[in-house]
Amino acid sequence: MLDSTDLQIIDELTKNSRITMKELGEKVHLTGQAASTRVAKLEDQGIIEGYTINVNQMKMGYGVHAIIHIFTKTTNHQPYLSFLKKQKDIVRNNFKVSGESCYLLECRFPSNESLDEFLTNLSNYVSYKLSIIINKY
Amino acid sequence: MLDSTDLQIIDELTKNSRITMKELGEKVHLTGQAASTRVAKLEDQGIIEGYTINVNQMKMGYGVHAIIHIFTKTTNHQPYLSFLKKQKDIVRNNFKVSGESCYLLECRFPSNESLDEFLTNLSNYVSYKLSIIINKY
DNA sequence: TCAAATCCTTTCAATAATCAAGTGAAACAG
DNA sequence: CTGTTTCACTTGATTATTGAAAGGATTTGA
Repeated sequence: MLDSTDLQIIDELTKNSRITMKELGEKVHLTGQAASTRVAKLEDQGIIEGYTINVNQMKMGYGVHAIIHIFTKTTNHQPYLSFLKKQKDIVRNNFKVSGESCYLLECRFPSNESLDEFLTNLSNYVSYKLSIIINKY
Repeated sequence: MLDSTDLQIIDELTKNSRITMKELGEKVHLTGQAASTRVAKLEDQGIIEGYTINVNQMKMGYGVHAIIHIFTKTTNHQPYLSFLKKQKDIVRNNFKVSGESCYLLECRFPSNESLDEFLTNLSNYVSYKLSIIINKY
């Protein structure tokens, strides 16, 4: 299904998705057109889902990064999930997980104050444990 | 520092980073050249860190997604960190966190078998608790 | 052996990016 | 009030890329 050239293409586009097809072709030893058709095929197959940018969240004013372990009190999760929908600027991921907690919630905050405010509201819906991300390795 | 046009540009590039500067300009009511210089400035400022793709990990054969809570037994974390370096295909993020655990390790595996193997090796370095990601909301 | 399919290259017209020059508005000193 | 500087943007010419069409090489199967 995927040969090594496809994997190389995915690798190169992961590093820089704004590369020209001509350059991409040179990197994987194809013409620009051949590279282009391969990329189109990867899109059609749903392997490449989209093109995006990495934004420096610190510089965007979201310096506080937290993972919040969610323990739902009740069997009905809907109030919690509805609450999250209203916090789209803050919520980056909400994973339903097996293990001790019910969800792992990844969030970004401008400050500890806004984190505090969020947690205050959050506690109306669920119990939680907080992990603040200090660094990335 | 950033006006609403810059935010719009970041928003559009987040949705589709391969858009032409001409199209991007149309979306934010600028010429392609003006959009292009703004994007260059955002890159220089380090706000746009890079251009990348979203890859369907399921289709790439990494269907098992896990968050592993790491509890280091010893004060020297280096053996653990060195171990991770050898597992670049599997490890997606390793966050040093405050809270109960020392690190939150995000990984992708092709199968439960490979997860099992990884955990077996991991237990030589640290204690852990496993959360398997079931879904994303 | 032939036909179809796949994957690639070449060529060329259409389109986009880039560079240089120029416009107009705002800020500011004389 | 005037002249100068700066900034962000536009315009126009040049260069580069993209996309479509045609064709070549290789593989597959009847």
